[in-house]
Amino acid sequence: MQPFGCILFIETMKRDIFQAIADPTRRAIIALIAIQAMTPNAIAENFHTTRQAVSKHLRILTECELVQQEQKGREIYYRLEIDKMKEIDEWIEQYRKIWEARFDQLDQVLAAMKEEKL
Amino acid sequence: MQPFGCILFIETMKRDIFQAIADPTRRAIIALIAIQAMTPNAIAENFHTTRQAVSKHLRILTECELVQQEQKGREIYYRLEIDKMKEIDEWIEQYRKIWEARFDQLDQVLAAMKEEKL
DNA sequence: AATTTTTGAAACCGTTTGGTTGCACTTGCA
DNA sequence: TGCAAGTGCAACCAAACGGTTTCAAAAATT
Repeated sequence: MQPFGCILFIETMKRDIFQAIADPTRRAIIALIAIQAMTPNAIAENFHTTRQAVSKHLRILTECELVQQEQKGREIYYRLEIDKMKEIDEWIEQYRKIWEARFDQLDQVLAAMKEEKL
Repeated sequence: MQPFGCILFIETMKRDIFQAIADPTRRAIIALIAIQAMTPNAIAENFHTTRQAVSKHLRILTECELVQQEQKGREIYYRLEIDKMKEIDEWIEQYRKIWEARFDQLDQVLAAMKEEKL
């Protein structure tokens, strides 16, 4: 990679969303704040880790834009950027097409079997 | 964790499917064999890594049952277990419900605005 | 029977990950 | 103005990851 391009890459680098949801704790955080925006302290109360560890997870989720911050006084509320989840849905979509196609084939087979019985 | 439970856990342990799809190379492998079953050698030809590295990826994909082996002589064909992908779809489903609900709300707002204009 | 092909497993290595502790900064309140 | 609360960041650490090289085993070919 070129030196200048590399610096630019680091600056604008976004974390891979699939890597972000790979960690079970992060998926739990996502599930938590999907209901309502929460502060790091409030989130940490739900896990057996330190607040700082949660903070690091939130950083990763923010880096890939899965989560957005809202400052309210000295508290920071983190909320899920639900639209970003669509990226995962778009990826799975191509495979959904495959299993739906298979299902249709099975449907045709079953229909053919029914036909045969008549 | 208890000592005995732990051993059992290791034995029956299945790799996390989200951790499996976190790696871009593994996602590429999944995309490749979704079209048709392939041997490790054939798969490796598509990447800038050694065959052994691909073999390790296939091991991980097999461990979480995303992939199945079919021995044909001395060749082993790996094929995608498409049904396993539904697990990811089921996970994203709960969030799909949220953004679809939001979309419906927006729909109602737009309808109300239209009403107002009349 | 000897050799080639196809493959997985083991050992090793540098990097990344997820966690902790300690510290610094900002905000709200006495 | 002090002080507590809420937060992020840096340094450090063990474990996991992704890769390579080397080796062993089984099936096909000669």
